[in-house]
Amino acid sequence: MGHVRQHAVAALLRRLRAAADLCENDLEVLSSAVREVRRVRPRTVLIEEGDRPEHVHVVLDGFACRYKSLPDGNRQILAWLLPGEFCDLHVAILGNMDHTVATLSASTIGLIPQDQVEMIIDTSPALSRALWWAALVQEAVIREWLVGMGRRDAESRAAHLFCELHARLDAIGLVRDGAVDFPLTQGELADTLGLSAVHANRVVQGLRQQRLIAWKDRKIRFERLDALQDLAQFDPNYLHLKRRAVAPQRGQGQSSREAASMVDARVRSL
Amino acid sequence: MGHVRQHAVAALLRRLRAAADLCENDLEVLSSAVREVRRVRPRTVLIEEGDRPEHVHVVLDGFACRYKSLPDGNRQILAWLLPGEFCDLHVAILGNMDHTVATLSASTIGLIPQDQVEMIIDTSPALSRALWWAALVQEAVIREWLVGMGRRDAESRAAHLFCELHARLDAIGLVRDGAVDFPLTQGELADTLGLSAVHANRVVQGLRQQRLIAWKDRKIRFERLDALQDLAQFDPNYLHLKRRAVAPQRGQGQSSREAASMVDARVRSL
DNA sequence: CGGGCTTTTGAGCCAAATCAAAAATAGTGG
DNA sequence: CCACTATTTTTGATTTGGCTCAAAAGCCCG
Repeated sequence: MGHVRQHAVAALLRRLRAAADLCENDLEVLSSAVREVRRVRPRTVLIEEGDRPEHVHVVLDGFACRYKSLPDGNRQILAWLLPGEFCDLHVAILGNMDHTVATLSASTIGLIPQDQVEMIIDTSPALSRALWWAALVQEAVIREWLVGMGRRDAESRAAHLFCELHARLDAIGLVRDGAVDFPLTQGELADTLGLSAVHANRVVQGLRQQRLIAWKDRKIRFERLDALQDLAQFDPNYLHLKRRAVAPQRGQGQSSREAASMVDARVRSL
Repeated sequence: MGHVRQHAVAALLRRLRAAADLCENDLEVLSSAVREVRRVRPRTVLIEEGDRPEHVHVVLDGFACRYKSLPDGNRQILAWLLPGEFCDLHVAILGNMDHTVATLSASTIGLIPQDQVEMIIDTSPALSRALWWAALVQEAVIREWLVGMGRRDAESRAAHLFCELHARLDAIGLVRDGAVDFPLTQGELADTLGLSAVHANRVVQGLRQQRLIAWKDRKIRFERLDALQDLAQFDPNYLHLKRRAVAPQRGQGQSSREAASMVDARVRSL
């Protein structure tokens, strides 16, 4: 059972290791704080507005999101939650949720009991710091989204979002041959960008015609990342990716797989 | 000297007391962590993108804001920082600033050395929790702003922002006779709402004509708060104001002044 | 009293929304 | 595996909220 969990938890460890210096013991503590791992189908609500869940959810595999729905039926997606990201670390402090968290794709979700989080905070300064870091990066991302909503037009906002997606997935070794999994519909992309589904479609077509992205079969390939970053005026500084999570690529497209199994091996060896 | 500082620091204490149960000792610790109090002129940059300041800034009086500027000269304001709010609690963890903080009005800014913050985190669980709370509320506010940018039109976005302003200032006793100080220009309001200055002006005029707000002499009076909240579909839940900071009003418009001096007296008596 | 901000007004334009419907895909049950 | 639905994606036509440009009017302060 430990074996399975450790494999599932690899994304989380990889992400936090990229943020802070964590020792073997920290990794083991974190890993064993994940008391349950759940397979969840796509488009499933994990935590709803007003809830006060008794454990913290962390995405181990797949895509989830935060969103708020308005009375008129519109909704706004507030964050994409990628592998290794916490869904509701804040509930412990704030009391109740002010928004909803749901999966976008089929996902693996880890559950960390509230008391384990408090234990971590009380006993491991390095891990607490890593959790803080994770929360603050999410805040930085949402600030950048706000800039985009307020001051970028639809095309450069979309381009910027795709650049961000690439950077965030690259940092956890989930870019393979310049392509990433992208399980969202255009409607969901529109809810993220604050656009209508129709206009989101036209924007995506524009990016495709400029050969900046190729989106097919729930995968996005970044054909000319530099040109896309140019269009978006993308500066990754706000992501606070202190260093790459995986070793620099030697071979072709296999290195992140190697790095992942390296982490696994390290955990297993404890 | 202690006397002056304690008076200046009242807003901070009031705000955090509203969030968490803090004992007399916590209040004194926090109060004395503010090692320096500075008077700052309006429109002064406090911390710039890329900085790694050695102390944490807290607004004690006046209005400040976070913003990012784009290459095209446009800027987006990301947060209003009201009395009692921290400007850069996150820098300690994230390393460097990814945006700028500047005053909007003439302000009083408190400086808390980095090591004092760390001392607080290490020694007072109640105060740490209060700091966490403060950071997370700022995050909740920015999420709500994102919803507005993505899914509300200019008028209801503006109405919502004014409702929020009222609620946040009311929680720290800064609403007097249904009116609040509002030192921003319409241009700055536009940068907050993601509008052009011209359109922000038209929106404000609309709210005035509906007699929802009266804005004159750097003050906003909320004539029909309920109607404004209606228009904005305002639900204050996201502000996580656990309870009111000041006692319920008995007299007329004097209670917040009373409450403020009460806090001062309490601190002084230590 | 004059020079710089703000605020206000008007006119024209453009990005993105809405409405409507067809075409393409993905599921689902038999 | 196929037929039948439901969902997504795409296209076209039209409308609109908010922008830009331009200029006047009001303020603030030295």
